[in-house]
Parts: sequence; structure tokens; C-alpha cells
Amino acid sequence: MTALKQAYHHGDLRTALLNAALEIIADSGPQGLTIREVARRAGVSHAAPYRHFEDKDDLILAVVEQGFELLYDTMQQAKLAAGDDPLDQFAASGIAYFEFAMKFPAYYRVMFSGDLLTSTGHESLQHTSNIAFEQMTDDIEMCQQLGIVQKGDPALQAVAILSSVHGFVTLANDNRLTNLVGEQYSMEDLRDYVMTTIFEGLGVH
Amino acid sequence: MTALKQAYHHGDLRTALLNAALEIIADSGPQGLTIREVARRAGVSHAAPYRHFEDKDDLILAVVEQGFELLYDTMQQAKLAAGDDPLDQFAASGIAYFEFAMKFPAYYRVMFSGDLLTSTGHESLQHTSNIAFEQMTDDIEMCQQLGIVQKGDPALQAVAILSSVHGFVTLANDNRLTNLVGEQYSMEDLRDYVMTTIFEGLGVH
DNA sequence: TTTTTGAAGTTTACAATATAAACATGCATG
DNA sequence: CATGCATGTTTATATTGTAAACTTCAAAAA
Repeated sequence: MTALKQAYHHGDLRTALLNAALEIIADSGPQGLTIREVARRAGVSHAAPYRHFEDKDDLILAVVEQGFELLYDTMQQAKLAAGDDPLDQFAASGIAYFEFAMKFPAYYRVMFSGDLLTSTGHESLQHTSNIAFEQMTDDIEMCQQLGIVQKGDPALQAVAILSSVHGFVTLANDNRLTNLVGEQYSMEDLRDYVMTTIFEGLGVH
Repeated sequence: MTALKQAYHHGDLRTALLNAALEIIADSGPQGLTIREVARRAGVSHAAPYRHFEDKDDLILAVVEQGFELLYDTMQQAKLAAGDDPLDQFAASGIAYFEFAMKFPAYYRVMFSGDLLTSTGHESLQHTSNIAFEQMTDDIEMCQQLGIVQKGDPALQAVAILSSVHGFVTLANDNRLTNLVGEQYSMEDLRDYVMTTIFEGLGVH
């Protein structure tokens, strides 16, 4: 009997699998993710993951949901840290969105890779991903009442903001901006320009 | 000997494969694309595609490049059809971008699925995809000189526009907008709002 | 204490895939 | 007419997703 013996039961395999999955996505994209590699990295047999997830899609879905929760928390946190001014809060949550995407590209990528939108699990995902958006719409409505944002349907304005932010973040994440704009601007420069522009367009002041 | 005999040589297998690939992507996303299914739809053996493409990534890359060329042509076409006013032309090419994405969601999806950005073929892809962007930067510069767009680095402005447009189109394509905004607005309504907003933000008039 | 049972892992098995290698066909060119 | 090279096909191997049957072990039941 050797000194260190592997426990037959892992203890917290589910989280270990989710971590491994995220790691793989960071290393080689959602394509590179295989159940067997996840199992390998967690040090278990290739069939072990099936005790915790229905199938591959279900595993990915769990990562995605985790990502949306983290995004939501990050934005809420940023608003709390921004003080009392609603405009500051609004801007802070926007920046938090950018930074989440920059800091956790792997999360952001799976979250919007759109690969499992046809499969089941659709609904639960919709629910999780809508939370952040509804929050945004509420914030805009509040800003409108304070005269910070021009009048209009908050949902439309939210679509405009989300489009800008998501587009920027996606392009940046896929490395499609540095080639276009050169090295003269930092990512933060670009981010600020995009954000200023969309705020300008919505009459934020 | 039956009446209709299959020719041993296909004639134009390469294009047939590309068409089949696009069809599959439209049906079941980039994930659903397998070399074997492509071969099946083209009516050839599963190894035949390897006479025309290095490997799976190479096949996908060919579809992507085809997509970028089609996008570029579509935008140029729209500008020609828009008459002489540079502002009209600029708006027309923007709308053409939206419409390309709406009309060929399968193309747009692979083009920006970002799955093969790590693999080789990188450079040739960069080249193709940059053409449309450079065109955009040129157009903006022209509009600036005519006083249609406010002064500033055209590259920055192009990033802002591209972010908005790409973000909107991506979200729309992945069906992530209808859930957020309800049925009250058509896709064109949303598109126009997003475009108006970004133009407003850039001082277009 | 002993038994037993169910959740969490493992092994084995099978079908589909990517891709390489060896073979076949038939059009274009000598 | 023959023959070579591009274009197909067949055959083979390693990797994957996933199902099924088996094992282990901690905790509940006896």
C-alpha cells in the first residue's frame, strides 16, 4: 500500500470538470473542448463526466450559465463601487461589461459562441442571459427619469448599447481590431471611444 | 448497364463541396459541418474532399473567404446603386452590411465564428477580411472631407461603426434580440435605430 | 456492529469522425 | 495508341461521444 492513494471518489468532481472545461476553452477554443480531455485534466476516466452532465452540450451549458452569473455579479459589484451618481453607476456597469469580456475571454466566447442555441437547454439559457439585459433596461429607464439619457424606448436604447459593446468585445476578443487599427491605440482607448460614441448617440450627459 | 451512369469525375466538385458546406452550416451550424457529410451531400466518397482541401479547417476557410468576397461585392454594389451623394452611398453600404448578414446568416456565422483563428490560414483570412474594413475607412475619410462626418481618426470611427453593426447583426443572428425586445419591433426597426444612433454619435448629418 | 444500497467512478463496447495511404479511373497529351 | 497525373475510391487507424455493465465506498438501516 503506497503512501498517497488516489481516492476513488473525487470529492468535488463537478466543479473540477467545469474548471477544466473553461481551461480547455481558453487554450483551444470551444472547438477544442472534448469530454475526454476534460476528464483527462480532472484525472478521471472518460465516462466519469456523464455522472454530472447529461452530455457535452449540457456541460458547455453549465459553463455558459456560470459565465452569465459571473458577468451579472461583476456588473452589480461595479455599480456598488461607483458611488451614488446614477450616471457613474451606469458607466461603471458598462465598463464592467467590457472588462469581464477582456478578463475572461474564454467565458465570453462560449457564452456567445451560439453553438448550442439550437439544442435543448435553450430556455434556461435564455433566462440566465436575459437577467443582465433587463437590469440594463431598468438602469436606462432610471437615467431617463433623471434626465441623464434622452427620452425613448429603453429597450431600443439597450439594444443599441448592447450591440456596440458586444460587437466591440467580440471583435477585440477574436483579435480582429488590432489588425485594423494598428498599434497606435490601446484596447482601453478603443473601448473609451466606442463607449463615448454610443453615449453621444443616445444623448447621455 | 443502367441508363444513367454516374460519371467517375464530378466536373466541378470543389464548388459543389463549398455549396454543400454552406448548406450544412445553414442547417446545423458550423458544429454540424463534417467532411463526411459534405462528401455525402456532394455524392462522393468521404475522402474525395481531400483532393480539393487540405483538411477540414481549409474547407471552412474557403467558405469564409468566399463569404468575405460576397460581402465586399454586395457593399460595393449597394454604393453604386445609391447614386452620387456620398452620404447616401455611405448609408447604403452600411445597410448592405446588415442585409448581407440577415440574408446569408450561414455565411456571416462562419465568417465570424472565430473558431479557426488559432489555426493556420490566419494570414490569408486577415487579408480578405481587411479589405471591407479599409474600404469603410476610406469612405469615412471622404465623408469627413465633405463635412458629412465630424473630424477625427477615421479608423476609430470605423471601429465604432463596425462594433455597432457587427454586434447587432451577431445578436440578431443568434436570436438574442427578439427575446429581449419583444415582438413590437421588426428587425428593420431595430436596425434603423442602431444605425441612426451610431450615426448620431459620430455627428453624421 | 454488520448489512445493504445508491451515488460516483471505471471498463468495455460501438458508431461516427478526421485523416493518411494505397489503389482505380479516365481525360489530356505525347 | 499508350500513358501519366489529377481526381476519385477503398481500406485502415486513432480519437471522439455515449451507452451499458461492472466496482467502490460512505452512510443509512438492521
